Amino acid sequence: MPPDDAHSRTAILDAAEKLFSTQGYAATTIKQIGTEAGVNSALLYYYFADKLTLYQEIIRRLLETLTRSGTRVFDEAKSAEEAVRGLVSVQGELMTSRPYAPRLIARELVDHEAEHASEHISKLAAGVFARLCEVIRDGQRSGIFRDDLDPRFAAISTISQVVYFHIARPAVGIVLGYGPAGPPADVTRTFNAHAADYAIAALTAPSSGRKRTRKQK
Amino acid sequence: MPPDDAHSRTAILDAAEKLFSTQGYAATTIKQIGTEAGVNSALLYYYFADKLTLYQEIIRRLLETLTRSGTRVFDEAKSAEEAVRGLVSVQGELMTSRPYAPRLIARELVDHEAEHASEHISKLAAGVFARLCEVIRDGQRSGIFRDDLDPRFAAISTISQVVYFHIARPAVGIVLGYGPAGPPADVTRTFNAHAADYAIAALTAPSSGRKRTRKQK
DNA sequence: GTCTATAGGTGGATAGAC
DNA sequence: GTCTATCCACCTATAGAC
Repeated sequence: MPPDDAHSRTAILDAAEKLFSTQGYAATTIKQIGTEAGVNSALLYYYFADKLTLYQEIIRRLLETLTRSGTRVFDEAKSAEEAVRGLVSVQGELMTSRPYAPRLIARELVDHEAEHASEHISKLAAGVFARLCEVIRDGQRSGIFRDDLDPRFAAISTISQVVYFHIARPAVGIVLGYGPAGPPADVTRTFNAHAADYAIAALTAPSSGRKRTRKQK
Repeated sequence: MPPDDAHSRTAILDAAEKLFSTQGYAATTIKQIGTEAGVNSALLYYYFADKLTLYQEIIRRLLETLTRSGTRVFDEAKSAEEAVRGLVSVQGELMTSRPYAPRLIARELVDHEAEHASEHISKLAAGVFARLCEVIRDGQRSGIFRDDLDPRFAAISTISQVVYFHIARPAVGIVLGYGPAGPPADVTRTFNAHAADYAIAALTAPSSGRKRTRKQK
């Protein structure tokens, strides 16, 4: 993949990423992509085998970024709390900086069994997920996290907040009073911070008793 | 809407609900719906004006159920904790009992600006959301809930768990080791219970200090 | 109410000139 | 590398028989 050799190629990729994420795969036409990219739609078939291949290339590109920054957080974190906060924060940054990413991911999550089932997204995400589970388990063993929550479920709950906020962005915008365009950037950032607080509040062991051994299942 | 006058009508509605939620609106064809419903595809145009109208009718039907059971929870709840637990639990039951509902909702959330933007979903959901915010605020005032969380954000975080679990069902299935078909029913039920615990753990005021007045923003 | 047949339109993909 | 022109399959929607 040369840096900028084929300018049209990236133009097509960017245009397609935008259209696929806002309209969905089936609803997006080859001609729309061509127009949005400023090239003839037939050119698409010079760079990509077909519509589906183009789509999968976009998913692949996105996933690489996602997992890279995800694993980095865990490598650098010094404590369980730091890891949890770091992951939530990175999630938030990524969703905010790449506005089309959340929807594309959302569609993949929903569409999994359907046509272009890219198992990659789940498989790779599983890596980050497994590490989050470990971190939570460690926190429970060392006593800083409450141990009456299933670590895997707690991981899902923790991750869900930021992802949901961005997937449901239009709806969230409406319930918060900003309209269907979604909340402004500063509110989004504030929520990202909140999500980390909420997660830590849920995970942290109650400071009173300190001794609870009931383990789920 | 007579009880069971037009048998074919409901057959079409059910078939369409299934197909739209699994494949999406654009990817689903009129002929598929006809076949799935066991009637000729042209019959669809006898009962519904066009494809979009049929789709919107399905959304409407689903939303009615959703908001009805949502508001009932708040009417019956005797305490803040009971209301939060009740809502999470009702969310879970509904998602479990109507297996196609979560995806349909997910698609609507993501698609909002796109073609069939049904503002209904957000508007009606806003009613339930507003009441959840009130409940959390009440809990904060009475001291049983920690008051350093923004009630609106806390409401979003609380709701997000169950919705995300069901939207991302295939991915969740994979990371939990059950494959892309999703986790079995008992695991789903266990998660629903967990989600309530997680939310209460996050919301409940730390039993130690009991006196914190820092308010977000 | 339910079907057959088909009109009318659009979308993905290819051939081939430049 | 990029474009024009076009083929073919398929999809929505309608007309009209039963």
